Amino acid sequence: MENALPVTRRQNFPQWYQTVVDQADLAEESGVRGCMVIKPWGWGIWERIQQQLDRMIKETGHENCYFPLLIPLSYFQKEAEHVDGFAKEMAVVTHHRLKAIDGKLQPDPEAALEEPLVIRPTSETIIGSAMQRWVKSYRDLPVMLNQWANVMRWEMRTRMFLRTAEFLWQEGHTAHAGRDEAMEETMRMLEVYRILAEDVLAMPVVAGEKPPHERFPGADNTFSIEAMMQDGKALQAGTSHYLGTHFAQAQDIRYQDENGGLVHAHTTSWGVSTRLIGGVIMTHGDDDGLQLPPRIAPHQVVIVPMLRDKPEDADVLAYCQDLAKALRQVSAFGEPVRAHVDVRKTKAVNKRWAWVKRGAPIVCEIGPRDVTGGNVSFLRRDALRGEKGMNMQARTREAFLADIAGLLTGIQQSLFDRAKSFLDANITGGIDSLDALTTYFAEAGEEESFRGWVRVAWAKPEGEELARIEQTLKALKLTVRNAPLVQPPSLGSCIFTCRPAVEEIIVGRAY
RNA sequence: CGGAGUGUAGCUUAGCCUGGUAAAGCGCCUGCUUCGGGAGCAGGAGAGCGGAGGUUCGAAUCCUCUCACUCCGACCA
Repeated sequence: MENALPVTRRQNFPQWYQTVVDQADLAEESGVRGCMVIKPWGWGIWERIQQQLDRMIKETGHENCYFPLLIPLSYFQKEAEHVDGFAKEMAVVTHHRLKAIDGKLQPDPEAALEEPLVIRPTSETIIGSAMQRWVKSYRDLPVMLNQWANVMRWEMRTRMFLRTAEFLWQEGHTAHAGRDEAMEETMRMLEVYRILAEDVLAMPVVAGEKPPHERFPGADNTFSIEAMMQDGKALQAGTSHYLGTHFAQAQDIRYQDENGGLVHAHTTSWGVSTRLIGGVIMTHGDDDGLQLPPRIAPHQVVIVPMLRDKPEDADVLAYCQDLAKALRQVSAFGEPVRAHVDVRKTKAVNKRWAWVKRGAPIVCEIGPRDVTGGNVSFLRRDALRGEKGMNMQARTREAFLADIAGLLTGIQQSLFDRAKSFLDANITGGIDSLDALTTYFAEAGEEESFRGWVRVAWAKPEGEELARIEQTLKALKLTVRNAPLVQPPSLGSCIFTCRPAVEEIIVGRAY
């Protein structure tokens, strides 16, 4: 049987990705460069992610708040590194009025803003300015904030979900009395992201520290979770930064400690974005479209009634509605099962394929025969095809209701296990020299160049030496992803400098 | 931001070189047949060719400018 998508992953991965976004009804182009319309199905996924992460953020002691979209340009002036990092991609608001001049609507030259406003690329500066006002005493600390917002970075090259000019995210910002406490917070949120990725998105990741040249502008340490896409490239799926006292110094966030001395606070920031959806697509998608882990599927069970313009249609519909209702009484992952009856008046087969492409974990097809027999016929999205065609299963209604929670947790687990084996199988060790590394990646050629990642030991060089290594890697289109938190018990020597290694790092191609 | 390419009905495309007033398949609507796994036949609706300007009696076709998208590169938490 033919695949549901016109392009396979093997044929052309980037095009396959675009097709999934389109065919799964996730999002579409908006006509504004780098900005996308997120359609209800795509938004539903984001809502599920948001909801579960929001709970975790609150459970770790943070409060939600909201800061403005527009930030005075002068705020960026204060932190040099930060400005350098973002200057090239900031959108700037310069006028506050339009005027028709020669019949053409344009910014009114007489309505130029005295100080231009920047559309936030991230909110460290404006939240820092508030912290400066709020933090006076050690008793005011820690400040633990989070906001759900959109941000804008004028990217040169955009890709749906993976790199859009405007994207949605959550950004956490905290201020602490000391380094240890701030670092602890940084690591705590990195772990929250790991759990979100692995348990909720079923997307295995490697958590670790970014090398110096990949740090967030203005950070002392940047940590990331890195996920492996099915083409072997790495996707930075979340970051957590220890900002030291850089921002506190730039913005004068100081407090009086127990001894009456004035000291700078230590700040952190951390975020994940709609990019996660891109990660889910490239982790779980197949040649029949998207596959959603049940925990983020807007509908976990979709019921497709087989309607034929016959009198028994009414019975079929009633049976389906009743099944949906019964499913909602069952709980899976600690919540009611999300069941949906697709009552649209199109042919059942077409509806089925639509839901397969959208990635609904379980699709039931109910016809008159199921109704009379009291049965449920269904497909598991993670095991669509069997020996002979579609792998349609059947259970009695009671058995289906009894099994549904197990089916959903089983699908969630099988998606994770599959992705985890893929990740483990494609991280290569045993590369102990630069030559070996070069050979490994150069051999691959262009098209079928599936190489995944490698783990190599290095001496964590800095400055000039690091820059040279970066260039060497760049020639192979490689980057250092991170130094995993989980390190091997012993290391050989650095493959770049031959000095004794201090840690092992992940190297690979990346999005 | 540099290189290459694309933009014609909801989708995929033909037409463009050699200007003459838009075509096909899929989808959609209607009817009949079919009906448990991407049905068949017949009829029908639907675009003025990304946008703006120009050349011309006449432009989807030629010229200029612009916008968007795709791929590669550069850049990028």
